[in-house]
Amino acid sequence: MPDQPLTDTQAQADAMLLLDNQLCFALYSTSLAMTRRYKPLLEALGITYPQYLALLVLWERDGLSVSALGERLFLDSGTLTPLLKRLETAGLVSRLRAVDDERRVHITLTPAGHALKAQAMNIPGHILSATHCAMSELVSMTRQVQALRQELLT
Amino acid sequence: MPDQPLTDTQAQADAMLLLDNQLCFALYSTSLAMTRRYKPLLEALGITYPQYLALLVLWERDGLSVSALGERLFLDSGTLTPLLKRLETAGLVSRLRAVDDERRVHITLTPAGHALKAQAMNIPGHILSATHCAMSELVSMTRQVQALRQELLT
DNA sequence: CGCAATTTAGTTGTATGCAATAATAAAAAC
DNA sequence: GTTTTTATTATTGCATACAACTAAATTGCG
Repeated sequence: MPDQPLTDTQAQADAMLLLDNQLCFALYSTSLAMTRRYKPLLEALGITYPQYLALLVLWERDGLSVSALGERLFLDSGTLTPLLKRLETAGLVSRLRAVDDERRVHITLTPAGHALKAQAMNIPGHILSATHCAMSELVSMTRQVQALRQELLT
Repeated sequence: MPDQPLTDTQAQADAMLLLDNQLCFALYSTSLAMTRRYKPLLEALGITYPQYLALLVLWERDGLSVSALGERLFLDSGTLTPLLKRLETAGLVSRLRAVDDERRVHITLTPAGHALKAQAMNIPGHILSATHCAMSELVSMTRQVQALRQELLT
């Protein structure tokens, strides 16, 4: 019992519990580090990082419902409703019930919300340079992480 | 003005703003998806994902101060103090002022906290199988994301 | 020694995430 | 056509993250 297979399995399981061997923590801590990098850039625009993500979606396609926005961001109404109300208070979006289906609320960019895109255009460049990575490496990492997300959501 | 260099730069900047081209969102959404995968496994142990991370550190090295724990997890006292109080309430750790330096609070595992490690041993295996990835790919992705974190924190 | 600067935790306030639930509208079933 | 089911958003409660600040202890320096 002391030496061979059980001990090996034990050692393997132990190694998998080491913080720096865990992909989940690499993702978690790097995502937070990324948000911290964005913070000063986004504060200049008066928005937070999750609010920025919502605007990215709306800059691609305006007038989405809350649930459609949630599908793109993988977030639910419990997160999005208060976030969108804050964007509305900031004057960047308007929230309007659909006339044909009153369950739906459509989120539409205000002129100020549209205009903010111009200010945001230089943000990706700032972040890109902070990574000190080649574009090709960033693209490849993005694809890999997206593929992992796909597996985790199924 | 309409056609060549300015338009190309514009198109590039626009492409960089697309949600699905952004590494930051890949990391953000995948980290959240990972946490959702852990949730049912950790609920069985009565802990949350950030609490699990703190325990991972303590299972490696017990008796760390709050700030030492924070350096490992890249979190500050504003996050850790209430989290550790909840772990204390759950009976998994004890928080004790150091006698030689009363500014420090050392976090020590209780017997129940030590015992929980045995229950946690099979968690990485569950997550591993959910990824449908080869171990080698996960190791390589972990290293890449850690390297990115390093750049973002400097 | 005396005291300013630093270190360390804790506290407060804001904004997420997310489960659970409610409320309302639309669709489906009968 | 009424009733049941489903879909959509909103609300509530709990646990992070994190900036800004406080409080207390320690260190360093003259």
